[in-house]
This record gives sequence, C-alpha cells and structure tokens, in this order.
Amino acid sequence: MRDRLSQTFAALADPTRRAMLARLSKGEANVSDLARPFLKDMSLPAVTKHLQVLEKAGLITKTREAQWRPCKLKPGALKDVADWMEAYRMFWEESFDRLGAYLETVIAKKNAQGKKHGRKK
Amino acid sequence: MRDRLSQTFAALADPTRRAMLARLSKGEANVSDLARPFLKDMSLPAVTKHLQVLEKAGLITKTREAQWRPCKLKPGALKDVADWMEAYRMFWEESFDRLGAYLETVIAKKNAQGKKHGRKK
DNA sequence: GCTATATTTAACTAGTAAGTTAATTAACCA
DNA sequence: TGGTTAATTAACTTACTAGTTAAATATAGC
Repeated sequence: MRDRLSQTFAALADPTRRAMLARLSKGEANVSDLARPFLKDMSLPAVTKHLQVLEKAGLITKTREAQWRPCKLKPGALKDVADWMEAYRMFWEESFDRLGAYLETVIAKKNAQGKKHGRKK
Repeated sequence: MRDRLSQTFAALADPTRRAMLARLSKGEANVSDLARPFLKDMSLPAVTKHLQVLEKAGLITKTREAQWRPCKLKPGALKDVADWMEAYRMFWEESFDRLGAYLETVIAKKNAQGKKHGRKK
C-alpha cells in the first residue's frame, strides 16, 4: 500500500486511533495523555505504535518539549480524504432537493477558492 | 476490527477497491466489467475478493442476473464516513472566513434535516 | 552522578490480508 | 448432453498488523 490516501484510510481503520484523533481535536496532548484511556486495554508501546501510524499517515504531528512529545492534529491528510469523498457526496445526499442545495454550496466553495487561495486540483 | 466504521475505512484503504468504487459511481457494472482494468495486474479471484471486502463493508451491493453479478454503490457506509469526517471539517477548512461559511452550511443542514427526514445523531 | 518520569526501540508472536493456481458451481445456448 | 461464459471456492503462500515484554534513551531535578 504505497499511496498516501490508502495509508490515511488504513490509519483511520482502527477505533483506538480514531479515539486518539478525537482527543486531539479538543487540543494538543502528549503521549501519556493520549495513552491514559487505553492503558487498561493495551501497553504503552502499543500506544506509541498507534501514534506512529497516525504520524506516518500525515494525520498528526509530534514535537519535542523536554521529555514530553506533544501531538496535534495535522489537517492535510483529512483534507485529502474529504476531497476524495466529495466525488461520492451525491450518492449519500439522498433527497433530490438536498442535491440542489449541495450543488449551490459546491459552486460557492469553488468561487471562494478562486478568489482567495490558489488550491491544488 | 469488529466495528463497521473501521471495516469501511479498511475497505477504502486500497487503490484497487477505490478504483472499483469510482467505476461504480458511473453506474452499475458486473464483476467482469469491474475486473477488466485490473486483469493485467491480478487474477479474477483476487477481484472477487476485493468485491467481497467492499460488500462486507457495506459499500456495494451485488445482485444476481443470469450468470452475471451486477454491482452497485451502496451509499450508507460512505455516509457514515462523511458523518465521522464532519467532526474534523473545521481543521481542514483552514481559513477563518471559510469557517464562518461552514458554520452557516451546518446550520442550514441541521434545519433541513429537522424539517424533512428524521436522521440519527 | 543518581533517580524518577516520559517515551521509544528491539525482538518476538499470533492473527489477518492480499495474492496465487486449480477446481467448482451456475446459467445459457446449440 | 456438452460446451462456453461468469463467477466463486479451496488451499496455500507471503507479508503485514497489532499486540506483547524487556531493555534502552532522553530529560529534569536534586
């Protein structure tokens, strides 16, 4: 599984790792903060490994601060997932009138992008 | 990996399977249609297995029609992914004014849901 | 320097995933 | 009935994943 998007999806395919992301969505946390809810179920090295998976997938960044390793969400990879998902939105936005509303938001988004930031794709 | 969302993410963590979904987003297709682009790279049983993964993850449905097995996208699982993603949208919608626009669409969506369909969560 | 705290690395095991080839099932057609 | 097409199942191999325990590294504070 060499491609980045596959790596990201694989990282998300685990409830422990998703719980860690959920925790990080509330704010920065170091490894032992993130480990705390799971230490009944698994060892600390297991937590370290999960964090390495998240980091390699580009979902978090880990920095150094004394003996702690503060982690935070890194949005890029999630954005890639969101962009991929976008192609399928019409399939889950089931009602027809919602589809119309959806198309409007897409157009609004495109315009906003064109004006302010040059984004890839 | 017992939970459904993990199963869905795992199914999406493979470029072959995502390509199959992309094909199905253009319309129904049977197994050999879906296999065609990959038969240089893998055997037909491998394709069958990929489709089984997608089916078990709730991403496609397979029906019977004579000796063919027409497949089509099943949006439910993708919707679950989208719902999960929603909690993180603010992290990848990086610019502050976009965040404002995002909040408006969330409110609009909430209202639309309340009026028309009773959805979970 | 010594010790406690935070985290990672090493070495290993068990289970799962993705692929293979060969054989099998199922439906159609002549 | 026999052949052809479509798809799956069986049995197996290889590689990866998630976890383990034990040992190592790094930093802070006395």
